[in-house]
Amino acid sequence: VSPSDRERHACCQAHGPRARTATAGARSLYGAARVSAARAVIAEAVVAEPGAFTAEDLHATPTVRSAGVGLATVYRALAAMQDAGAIAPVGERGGSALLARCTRGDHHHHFVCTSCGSVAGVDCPLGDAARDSVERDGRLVTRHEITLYGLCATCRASGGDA
Amino acid sequence: VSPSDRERHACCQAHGPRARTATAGARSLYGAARVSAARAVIAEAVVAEPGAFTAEDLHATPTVRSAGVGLATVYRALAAMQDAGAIAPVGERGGSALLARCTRGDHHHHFVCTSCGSVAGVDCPLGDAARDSVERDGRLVTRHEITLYGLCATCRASGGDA
DNA sequence: GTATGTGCAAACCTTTTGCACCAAC
DNA sequence: GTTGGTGCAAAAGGTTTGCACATAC
Repeated sequence: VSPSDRERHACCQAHGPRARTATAGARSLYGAARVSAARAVIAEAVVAEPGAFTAEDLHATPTVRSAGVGLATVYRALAAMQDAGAIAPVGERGGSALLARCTRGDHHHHFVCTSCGSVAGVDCPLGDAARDSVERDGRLVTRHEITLYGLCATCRASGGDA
Repeated sequence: VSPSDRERHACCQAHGPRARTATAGARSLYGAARVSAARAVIAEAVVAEPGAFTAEDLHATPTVRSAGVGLATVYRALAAMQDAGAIAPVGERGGSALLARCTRGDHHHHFVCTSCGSVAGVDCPLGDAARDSVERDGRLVTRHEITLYGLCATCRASGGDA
C-alpha cells in the first residue's frame, strides 16, 4: 500500500534555504516534494484544521473547494505529507482514514478525542521493560502502532457530548 | 496449528449442555450466535490458520471453497467471531483487514511477524504511569489500540526472509 | 528543459446489503 | 414456528490511476 516511508514520525526535518512566502510555510509539510498552488492551499487547510480530519473533510473546506482542487489531488498531497512525516493516520471514521497533523518531531503517538476529534501527541508508553518482555522469546520488535482514544478535558467537562 | 486447543476465549460464556459435535467446537468462536454448517467450516479454517489472515484468505481455503461457502458469508461469520471476541483485527495487508485468533481471554494486544504472519498475544504495555500521564491534563482514556510488528524468533533466526 | 503535480473521470477492490430461501434453536 | 444464517449478485464507497496538460525547480 505504502511503498515509501509513509509511516514514520519525522515531522520536522531541516528546512531548505528559502524566503518565507505563502508556499514557504507549507514547504515543511511536504518535505522535499514540490509545492504547487494546490498543495499550498491544502497545507493551509490542514494547518487550520483543529483536530483529526479525513481527505473528504479537507476537500469540503471552503478554502480548498473554492480553489477548484480535485479530490485526487488532496489524496496525493496527503500522501506526500505523510511521506514527509507531517501528518499521521490516527484511526478511521465512517470507513475513511482519519489523519492528524504531527506537531512534534520526536517519537510519539496520539490521543484522539472521540467527541470533538481533537488530537494530542503523547509520549510513547512502550518502555524497555515491556519491549524486553516481548523480545524475550527471541522476537524482534521493529515497529509498533499505538493510539489512545477518549475524551479531551473540554469534552469531559461538558459531559462528553460537546 | 493443533486443532484441539480451543480453551479459554474471551467470549467463553457457559456452554449449554450439548454433546461434543463438530459444531460444538466452533460454538465458542461464535459466542451466543447460531452455528450453521457454513460457520462450522469457517471456524475450522480459522483454527487451522497459523497466524494472521484476511477474509479472502479463508475463502480461498480448500476447506471453505469446497464447501461452496460464499465470501459474504465469510465476512458475516468473521463479524460474529469478532463480536464474540474470538478474533481481533491486527492490521492490514494489501488493503484487506488482517485478523487473528485471540487465544487468551484477558486484556492483551498482538505481536505480528511481518515475515510469516504469525501472531502472539502480548501483555498490555500501558501502565498506570503512562495512563496517568495522558490523563493529567483532564483527559479520560476510554480505549486504546496497540499492535507490535517485527520478526518472530523463527524468522529472525532464518534471516527474516522466511 | 525536465521531472513532478493537477484535474477529471473511470477503474479498483474490499466490504456491505437486498432478497428469496433454508436451517438452527 | 420464529429468528437468524446463506448464497448470489449488485451496490456502496473510499482510494487509486491513466491521460493530457500545466508548472515548480
